[in-house]
Amino acid sequence: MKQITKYVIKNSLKRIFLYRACLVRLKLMGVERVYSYTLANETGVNSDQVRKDFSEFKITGNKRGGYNIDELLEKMESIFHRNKDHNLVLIGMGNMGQALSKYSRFVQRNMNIVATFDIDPFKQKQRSDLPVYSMNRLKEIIDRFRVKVAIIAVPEISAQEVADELVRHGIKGIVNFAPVLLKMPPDVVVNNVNLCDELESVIYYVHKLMKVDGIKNLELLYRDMKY
Amino acid sequence: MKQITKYVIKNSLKRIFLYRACLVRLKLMGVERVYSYTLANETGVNSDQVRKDFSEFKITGNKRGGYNIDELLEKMESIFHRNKDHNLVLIGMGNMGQALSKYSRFVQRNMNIVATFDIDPFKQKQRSDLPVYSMNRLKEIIDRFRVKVAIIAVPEISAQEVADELVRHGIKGIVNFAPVLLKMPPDVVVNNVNLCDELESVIYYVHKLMKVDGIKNLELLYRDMKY
DNA sequence: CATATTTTGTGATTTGTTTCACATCTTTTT
DNA sequence: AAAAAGATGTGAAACAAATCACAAAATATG
Repeated sequence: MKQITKYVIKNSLKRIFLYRACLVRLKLMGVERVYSYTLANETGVNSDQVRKDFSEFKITGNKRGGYNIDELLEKMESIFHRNKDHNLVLIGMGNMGQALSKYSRFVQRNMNIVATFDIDPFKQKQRSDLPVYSMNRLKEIIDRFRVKVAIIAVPEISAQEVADELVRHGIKGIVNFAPVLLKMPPDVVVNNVNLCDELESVIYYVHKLMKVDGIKNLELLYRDMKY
Repeated sequence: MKQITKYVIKNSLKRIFLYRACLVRLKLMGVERVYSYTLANETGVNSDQVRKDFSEFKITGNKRGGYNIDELLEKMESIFHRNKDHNLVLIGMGNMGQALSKYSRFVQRNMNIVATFDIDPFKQKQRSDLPVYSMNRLKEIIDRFRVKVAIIAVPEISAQEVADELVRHGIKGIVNFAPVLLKMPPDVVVNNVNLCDELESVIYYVHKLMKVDGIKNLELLYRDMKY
């Protein structure tokens, strides 16, 4: 049974990403131990929330002693399964696909695009650090590298078809850059990334901010923006 | 006064984007009138929520008659200021920057990147449909095209510096692809797009789904994912 | 070693969001 | 023209998330 797979990253999870980014930076600066209020200051959330979030993800510290950065980071890595390697496939080698295929941060975070795919044979010949295969080799690669997660960067017209094929071959998670809501079985996770929407929402809030008069309304707006 | 500018798109706003995408599709299919449950089915939210969201954004329909697609779309366009053109600048012509500069959907939605910038003179000479300027022409372009919103696609090391300069020249909204939390004055809107986080969160939920046994836990998980 | 201080972790409270339920208006049917 | 049916719009209720507040633990101090 297929259904619309619209999935939103929980805010608490987003904040965990935030905390981690700060921890990495602090560690580089030589800091060894942090307190909930350290992270609060660095990330703009309040310290109660930091602790509540940690509690949700079963992260504990030392009463009075705060948190040891290394332990925290290790805990977070295990939460996100970063201790393991993750093989990915990328479908669609247009603009966005090519940029993603060269995006070095994925590798730094143990996420490896093992192969890319495109229907256009010309793109398959193009110079690229990664192999560009035609779609008929999809199953072979997914099986060989035990791929569970795919990135879709194809035109919207073919996104659903591609997604269906991926799922048939065992893919369980999709980051979808095509502006379509995919209809998927309920055991497949889909995260839609829509760049236009990201931009438009900024434009929306900028207009709202410019129209605001008086400090009280400004505070209301910040609340609205979940500042 | 600068502060961490961490900003989250409200879920109701995200759903409005969703509704709009559906409406556009339905219109192409020749549909003229929709009901709250039509949109509900198409987007996977429930019909009460559709109506509540519309109410939040002051969108009204006809009792019994549902909503006229053209009117709805027009209303939404005015909410997002799509009736006007929006000039953007893009800073950083690395992988991601180059992909974004060619991203045709921005133009389709009345968002025009009028110029791109990079510190590397080589990239400035590279073949591109858009001019690639060095940073010292930033002010001139921002003024000439009345640019209010910028896209940052520079390495994380220089993101804060670039953002500061943008704000000095009057930029009020930023879509930031660099994995850094920018410290900005409170009247500047920042939307951080972090591709690694998007991928990792999918990996996180995929692992969670695979570990789930029994239908009850599955439902709990869906709730957790705000399915 | 007792007391003071600091910070965590978590129930209790408040605030925000989603769902429910129904009055209201509009159209269709008889 | 009255009754029935269908959809909206919105208070009320239920649920979820964020903040408050404080007991408990760990460390520091005298």
